[in-house]
Amino acid sequence: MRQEQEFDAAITIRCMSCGARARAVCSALDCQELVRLNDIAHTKYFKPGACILAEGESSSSVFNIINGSVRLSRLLSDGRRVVTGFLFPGDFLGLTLDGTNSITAEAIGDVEVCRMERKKLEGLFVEIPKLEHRLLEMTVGELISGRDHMMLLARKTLRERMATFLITFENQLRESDEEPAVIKLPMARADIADYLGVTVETISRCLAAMAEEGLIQLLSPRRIVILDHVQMEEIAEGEDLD
Amino acid sequence: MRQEQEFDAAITIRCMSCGARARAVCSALDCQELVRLNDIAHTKYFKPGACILAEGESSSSVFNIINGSVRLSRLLSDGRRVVTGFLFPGDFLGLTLDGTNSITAEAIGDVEVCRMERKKLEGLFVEIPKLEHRLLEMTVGELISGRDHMMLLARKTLRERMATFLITFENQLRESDEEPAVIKLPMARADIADYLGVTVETISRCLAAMAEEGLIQLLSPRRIVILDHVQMEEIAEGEDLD
DNA sequence: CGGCCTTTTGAAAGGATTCAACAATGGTGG
DNA sequence: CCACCATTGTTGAATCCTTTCAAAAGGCCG
Repeated sequence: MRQEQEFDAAITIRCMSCGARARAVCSALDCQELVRLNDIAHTKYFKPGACILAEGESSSSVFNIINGSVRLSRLLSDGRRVVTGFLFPGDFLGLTLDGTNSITAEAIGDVEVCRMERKKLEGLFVEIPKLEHRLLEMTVGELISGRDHMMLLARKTLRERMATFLITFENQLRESDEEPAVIKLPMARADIADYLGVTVETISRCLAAMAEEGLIQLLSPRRIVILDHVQMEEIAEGEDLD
Repeated sequence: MRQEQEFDAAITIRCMSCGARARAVCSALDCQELVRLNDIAHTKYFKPGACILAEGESSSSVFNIINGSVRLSRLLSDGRRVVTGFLFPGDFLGLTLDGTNSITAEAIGDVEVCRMERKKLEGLFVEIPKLEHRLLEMTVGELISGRDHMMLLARKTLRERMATFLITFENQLRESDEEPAVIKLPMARADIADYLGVTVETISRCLAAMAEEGLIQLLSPRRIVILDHVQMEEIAEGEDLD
């Protein structure tokens, strides 16, 4: 009895110190529920470039991202790729309609996840309805941001896409809390290109032009500083007065 | 008591004769649960072009589409529009994160819906967990088809987009069950253009070219027949050998 | 330090857009 | 019931922007 209490406490503490919890599916849970979720979860690590889920294959696992960035992508038969989004700590991964992954998820850099059996998680829904509530909420959120991205792909100009990307990920990819905020991109130009629906060369040229104009500063290919936030936001929203 | 039974039976029959039920959120429910759902639902009609939900406004209603087609769209400040999708009988509409509509939903042609108070529906989740299960399932489905559409917008060529559109909606928009299947488009060229991320002129030119090649037949601007399904599917998937 | 991969830059080509005009459609009222 | 009008759809020509292909520069790891 005494032993079990200590054990529970230990598990709880593990979640308590989890930096992703505030944003994650578990944010809605109290201590006791957290312990139940812990029973079915364990930590797992992925190396840079590792495949977490492969499009078309079946998987019985679902994941909470604890640390690192994940790239979601889909391929056309001839190799054309779209990056539909990126996942960061707190994001959930792995819901399917029929057990078959609808998308490929790969680690960018080192990734730490909290892995669970999908069946076991679904089993907990009966006991902890909050869990399914929260998951529906998160899925609706993904759906909405997906629509934002459709607007970007269907109607925004190159500059608008780039500005939207930089602003959207600025806080997420910030190196430290100090100003000026350096955006540390974990992903390659090719990932940004496939995310914004253009080519790498176009990305490169656009960033060069923005740097030329003094809108941004390119410390290195993957370290960018936004110099003029106001104008950058105007560009992102298509309100640029040029 | 006797009266109440008859009343319940009448309500159940209303659902029983609903053509949308098989695909809708209510597909998972048994007779008794259907009656409970009926308690909070009522039929409503929208005229062509009528706004069902407006982006940015708040709404306490959610809807099941019973008949007709609905256009989901989003605007940029300067009027650029993206149509993120179309809803057909059985589809659900109205989930939000904070009560504010993330998207505009408008009737294309006459639309019949089954309207509910969001709060009341959420209230039923406790009593009928299947309902929330099904709603999560439908939302995941929307998320996945949204990613398909991102691939289309980001990477597919004009012809591929058009072919994908025609094939995807062929069964949905078919005039009768007979062959050859005539696709009766409820939406205007502008809607298709904003859905495929191109201009109306481009849509018009692409359809004309496809008709020229014998891929399709244009009976009238809104009535199309696919003549070569095999090639059309190849084009849609980017496997065209040309 | 060398080699490989990523990123950048350049020049030419291609495809969708833009702007303009015309044709067709379908709903309305005389 | 038909003619008219406003809306919707089509066609043409020039322009613009991104892509494509090619090559050089830069960065990173062994």
